[in-house]
Amino acid sequence: MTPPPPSTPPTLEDVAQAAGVSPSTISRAINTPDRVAERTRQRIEEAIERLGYTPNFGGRALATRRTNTIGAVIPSLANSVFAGGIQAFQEVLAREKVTLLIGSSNYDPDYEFEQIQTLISHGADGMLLVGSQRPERTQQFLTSRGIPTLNVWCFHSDPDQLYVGFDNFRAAFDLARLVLDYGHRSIGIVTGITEGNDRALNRLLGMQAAFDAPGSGASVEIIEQTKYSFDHAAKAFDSVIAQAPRPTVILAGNDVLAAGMIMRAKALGIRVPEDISITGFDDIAIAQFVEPGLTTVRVPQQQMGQRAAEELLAEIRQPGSGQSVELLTHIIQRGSLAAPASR
Amino acid sequence: MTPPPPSTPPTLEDVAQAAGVSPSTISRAINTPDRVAERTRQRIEEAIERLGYTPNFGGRALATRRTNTIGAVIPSLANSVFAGGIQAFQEVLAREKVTLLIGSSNYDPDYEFEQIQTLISHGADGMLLVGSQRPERTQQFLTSRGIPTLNVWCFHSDPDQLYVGFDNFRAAFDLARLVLDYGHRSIGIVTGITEGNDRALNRLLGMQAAFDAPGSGASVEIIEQTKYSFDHAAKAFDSVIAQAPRPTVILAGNDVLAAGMIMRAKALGIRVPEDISITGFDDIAIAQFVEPGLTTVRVPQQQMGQRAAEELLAEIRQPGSGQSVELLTHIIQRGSLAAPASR
DNA sequence: AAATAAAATGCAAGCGCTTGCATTCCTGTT
DNA sequence: AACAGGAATGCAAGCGCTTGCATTTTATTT
Repeated sequence: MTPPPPSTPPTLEDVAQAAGVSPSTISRAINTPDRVAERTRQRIEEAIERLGYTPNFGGRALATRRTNTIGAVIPSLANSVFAGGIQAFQEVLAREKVTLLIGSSNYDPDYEFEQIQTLISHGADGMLLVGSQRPERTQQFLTSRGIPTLNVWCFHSDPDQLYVGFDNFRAAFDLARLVLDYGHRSIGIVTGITEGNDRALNRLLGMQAAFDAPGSGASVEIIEQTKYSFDHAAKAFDSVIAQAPRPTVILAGNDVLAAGMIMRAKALGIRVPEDISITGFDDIAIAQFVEPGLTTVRVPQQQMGQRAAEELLAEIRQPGSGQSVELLTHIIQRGSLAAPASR
Repeated sequence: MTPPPPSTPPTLEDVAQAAGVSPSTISRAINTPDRVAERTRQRIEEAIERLGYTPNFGGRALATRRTNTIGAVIPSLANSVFAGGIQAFQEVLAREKVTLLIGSSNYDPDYEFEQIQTLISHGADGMLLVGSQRPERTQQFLTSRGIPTLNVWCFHSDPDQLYVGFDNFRAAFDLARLVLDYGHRSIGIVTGITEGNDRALNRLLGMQAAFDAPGSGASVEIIEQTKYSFDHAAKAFDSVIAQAPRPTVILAGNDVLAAGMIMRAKALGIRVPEDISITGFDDIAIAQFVEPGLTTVRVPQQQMGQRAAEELLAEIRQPGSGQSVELLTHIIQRGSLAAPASR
């Protein structure tokens, strides 16, 4: 049996006692070491070490009114869509001794709001959010609180907001153009739920813009809207191929959907891309492992996370100094998109 | 230009003013609503709403000496190995109004210690950690602080520690036995870095135990140790196949390594499983998408995250009440493991 | 060695919240 | 109508930390 640990963690007071100085000196030794005599500092450090002292966050937050903490609310941790970006984000923050609080919203705006509130009450000095579209009251809350906020995964030129991301509309538009170039005219689209999800919506709009452009000659036969999961993707795939005429290509809202559809196609004995082409979006790891490799849009996740951290930090330390930055996506061709079978 | 927001967020005091009662009443209305008269409560709620008040975490933490916050330090967010589990973990916590603080250690024990300190100074009431093996001082710190801690991804019967996980050794042992059953005798192993990583180590030991068992007739030709990344996996693969005699099977420490090797094999024109078999571990999403599908060990991520949350919460609310739980893994056969070519 | 400036340290208030105890306000009872 | 008892509310202290200002110590100069 281990001995019962001291029930209460050491405080500044305790360290002060141990080092034979006043609490203020300890505080200074920690925060502004050069305002403390070398010898005393040594003694203090030794005491801190010995007692295993860690400053109490609550007390510090209360006194300084800042927390060195940033909150992030992302739609989901489960698939790796956001993982890479958030990892990069966190790495930069850690380097700056800033703590990251992560919440996940499960793609639900209400839940997102709740998470934002929690993180802010935890003292987040800034917020990282995914996407730009959110309910009025969320926006309200954020601005009324004056919390520096940065939006990733999208880009708009809006002087009142900070974005580090890319143009979903255009990326999707370009991809759709490529699909047209391959000769497809009979199109299926399987998108994520667009309500409350501007990325999904803009991707869809971008695709539609390309296909509806005069002279494209394309017709979008069916648009399925579904959750981002392999199972939902399979169901959506079934609906699409049941459609008459059957599309020769399916553009998916992201790679999870695309990969799920490829698996379903295989299970049904439908060949990709010979019988039907499929494209993705995001270029997550799975995209290169699935067979055939997914033709998709590569999103600069790492870079996005990194830049986001830098800009958000800048904005926090010096309001107005954070910059929006637009990143570029590009299409990765791997084989899941080919010319339609001539009939 | 947006108008400059009120520089300081509303406090209890402000709400009290607005509702015409004392701060204590507000506090009670929030924490113990039934100790406040119905009418007053209404008024208070209205005021809270109107002012957009959110309790200051620091103040609350200071006063109550608890934070309703749990910290988790996981090796990496980048690949999806831990993502699913942590997502499940977070979902349970959120339901209980507990906030999750996530840190990532990048598989580095020192860095892990740092993260743990940060999270604890942020007031974490409990800690979730991955694996069981950590430096003395880390363990020291944890116990000296009396922070309830739960370890996932592994299981040991140790009354002094809480585990929610599975037996890496045995799972790997069983997998190795299966490999033997398929007729392989010339073995290659590509493991993650085992130093400071008990999961990786125990998997390796489990495999070795199976192969070294008297009468197995197997010989482990080469053991490569490398980081968990696709690129490193490719390099390791090259080393293994350069080995003479060339193993007929490679057991990988996890799916990332296995998938990376399959891709490399493809690039080199080496067929899996005809020319060489490959097995994985973890059953992450990629395992089912890679071609051939990965024969691997399924880890009950969701369940692990969920149970971990429940037990850790229990332990926090009522020390001693948290239970260790051992979960079962099982082998998923998909095709990357087959009998060796007869020569 | 005394005077002065500068560096180091201590004092005390206050950050926003909770909570034990004291006080006030309602009921309902006799 | 007076009063007891409980419900509702207010008071005030204190959680651990920082920081402006006052005080003491040390170093520098004459």
